[in-house]
Amino acid sequence: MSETPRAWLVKSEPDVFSFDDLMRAPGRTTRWDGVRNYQARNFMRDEMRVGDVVLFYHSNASPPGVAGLAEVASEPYPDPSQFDPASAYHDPTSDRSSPRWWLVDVRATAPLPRLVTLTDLRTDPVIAGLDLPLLRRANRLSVMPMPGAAVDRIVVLAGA
DNA sequence: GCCAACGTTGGC
DNA sequence: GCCAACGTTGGC
Repeated sequence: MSETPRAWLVKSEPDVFSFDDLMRAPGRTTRWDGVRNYQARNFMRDEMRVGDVVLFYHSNASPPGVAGLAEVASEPYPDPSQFDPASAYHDPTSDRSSPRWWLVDVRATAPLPRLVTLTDLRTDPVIAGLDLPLLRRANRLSVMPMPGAAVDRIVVLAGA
């Protein structure tokens, strides 16, 4: 049996860090740092592996939606910002010998030909059958799993 | 800017 | 362990 590659969705506010910003980053890669939610951390620390597909979602945007495709570009490792007193993500209670917060690197693969908006997702019959965590009420998770079928469908909806 | 929903904190 | 208060998220 071959292992099905996992797929994920990560959120970013485009005013802070957009998919275009990731495309322009050195190596089109960035540390997905600053995640301070245990469930999101667990996905990164325990389940993400190099090569997993990542959908890059623009939250707090007009309109919100999936802007591009990326991939997991590193194994999980401790988020350095938790130990940096100058960082907004500094966590003085995290122990270096047992770091609390973990992350992976994320590398841009390709922009989608057009943004697949939250409305697109909510109104698509194929997506509707998939019960995406993203579409649940008041969902606030910043890193979440996505079924492969949803990734395929989003690429279709983007007109690729 | 508003506000509902949610996670975290801390007093008890 | 309970739960009220608080801060944050994120769509609108």
